[in-house]
Amino acid sequence: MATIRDVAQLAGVSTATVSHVLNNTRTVSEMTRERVVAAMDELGYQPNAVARSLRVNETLTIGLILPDVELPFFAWVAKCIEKVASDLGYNIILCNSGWSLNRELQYLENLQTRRVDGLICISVGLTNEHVAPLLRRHMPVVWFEEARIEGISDAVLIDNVKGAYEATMHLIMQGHRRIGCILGYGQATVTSDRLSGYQQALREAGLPFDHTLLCTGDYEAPSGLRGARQLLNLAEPPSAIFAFNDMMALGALQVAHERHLRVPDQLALIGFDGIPLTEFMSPSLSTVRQPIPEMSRIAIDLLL
Amino acid sequence: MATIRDVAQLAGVSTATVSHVLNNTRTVSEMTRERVVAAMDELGYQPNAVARSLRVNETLTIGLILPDVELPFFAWVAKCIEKVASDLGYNIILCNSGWSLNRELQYLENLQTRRVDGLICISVGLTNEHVAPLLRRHMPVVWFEEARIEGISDAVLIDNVKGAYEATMHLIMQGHRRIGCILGYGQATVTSDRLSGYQQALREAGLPFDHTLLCTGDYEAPSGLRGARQLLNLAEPPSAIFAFNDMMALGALQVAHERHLRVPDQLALIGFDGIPLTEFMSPSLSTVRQPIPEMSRIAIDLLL
DNA sequence: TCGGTTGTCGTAATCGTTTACCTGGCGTAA
DNA sequence: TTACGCCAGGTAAACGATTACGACAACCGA
Repeated sequence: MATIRDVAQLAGVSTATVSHVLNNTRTVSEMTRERVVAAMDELGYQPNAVARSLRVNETLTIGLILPDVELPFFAWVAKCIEKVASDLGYNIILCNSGWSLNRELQYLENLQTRRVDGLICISVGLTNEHVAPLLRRHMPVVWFEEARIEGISDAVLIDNVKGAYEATMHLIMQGHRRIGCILGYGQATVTSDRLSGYQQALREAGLPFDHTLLCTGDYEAPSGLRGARQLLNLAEPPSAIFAFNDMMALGALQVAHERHLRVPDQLALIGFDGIPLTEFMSPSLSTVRQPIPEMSRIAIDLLL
Repeated sequence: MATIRDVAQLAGVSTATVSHVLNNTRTVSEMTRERVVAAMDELGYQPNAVARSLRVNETLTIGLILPDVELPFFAWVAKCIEKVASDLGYNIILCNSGWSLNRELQYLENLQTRRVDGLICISVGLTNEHVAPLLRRHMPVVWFEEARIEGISDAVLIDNVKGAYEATMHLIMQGHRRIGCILGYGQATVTSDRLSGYQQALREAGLPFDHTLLCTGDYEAPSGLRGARQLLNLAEPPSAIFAFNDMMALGALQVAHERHLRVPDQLALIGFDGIPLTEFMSPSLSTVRQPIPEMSRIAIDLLL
């Protein structure tokens, strides 16, 4: 494989000159530039990014840790982040933690030795304590969408309380008085924030908070299905269901079909996230849209 | 940031020794090993994978080019490939081409300069001609799931003809005589292969091939929705629909709900791919399952 | 003639590892 | 005593780029 030295030799110049035509980093006379370029494609020269990274201490690589790319929400995030990163010349290393803190920690190690230029985390278990060593080594970390801890590292978040408040209010405005709720993981702040928003809306509307209207899911579709069944089997079932993400809302939608309930007349449904999948569903699902493309841009901006 | 030299100095040994305890690559007396390890974590030493890669000419990185991670099928593929790669100590660079040949070519360049150890491609436009230079540089490429060209590079494929044949036959066995078909991109071999399988099944069952029963989609859900509407609006509508992937089948399922058709009694549906999403749908969608986890393992095995 | 400026380009150190080759020391058998 | 093998570990040359310095020529004005 041709190196910069080969090119220099063939063009009859020094490696410095080759490097400079490569990077446009000092003036090179038109004549020698042409000779260098000619030598480059005669040899089929491809610069070695590894050597470059070693020298300049920059890998143009960003690590992305997330729980599960297979879930449409995370896939959406991955796509958006990859897009803005690659437009800026950065590559993404995909790290699928499978909701496991252990794997998250492994990736953390791994990405450090790889000297990635930054790290975006949608994490289930990582804390500031875990990433403090990275920050000390000037490896920036930004939390995405879920942040257990703030302070020493950056985070790009939406206001989950407000979003959930608005979703609930939307249902209340349509006359619903008993609104079921399908939650997500208990320990996640997104879950507790959204629950707060839900409660706040009820309070403001003077509606009672009935904990039998809550059931716990895991942000995947089957749990929404189970949850909706459970809620609709209540002696006094809700007339509307607020699922804490779209996939669980889709699960609930299946239950509506099962029971031949027209949506939203006989059962109102609202989700959260605004994944593209919801747009074309029939009847199309109401949802609280997270501005993932914008959040991705901000996350990368924060890193760099 | 501590280097191997710092560790060596603190432990009072040479860098060679440190390197060897790091990699278990020659015998080191227990005493000095302990001193080295102690020095390492006193300094918080993290080996520099960039330097290592430069030296040993191996990056432990694999490029993955695919059209769109947001589509559940590709997300599934990405997850599976990442899993088997990371279990073997490799990282995945995610390259989302957005169905664009131009971006595919950019990534090809980029991954070459990054000296990835291999490349897995689900490509829309790349040909053997494009990857020949990589192969000459000993950078293996394997085509995944879709291969326009075979010969000089490896590919891991399923038998799309057979799969489509079986899907169609399945519907025929249930007594369907008019079977609609929602195709995918015309230029893709997966599309033409699946069409062949469909036709073959019809032929074998002595059923006429009616091209008004075909409509073209793009492997995304809305196109399945449009296609199903079109088919059901025919003077003589089909009693069953074979969608060339699951997402389009989901779109068709929405149409069934729209028109209050019970599935599969009043309208039979079958998809292709077997993405996990289909499993919990209600009524659950029939599909031809692609063994993506196994294919991922094979792809990586072929690379290494 | 001389000093200064501008335009081009080369020399060689450096980034942090790995590893081929070499060096002592020690035990052992002839 | 000598020769030999083994064990533990050190020396220093790569790997392929970037870049701080410096060199040289040409030109200009005083």
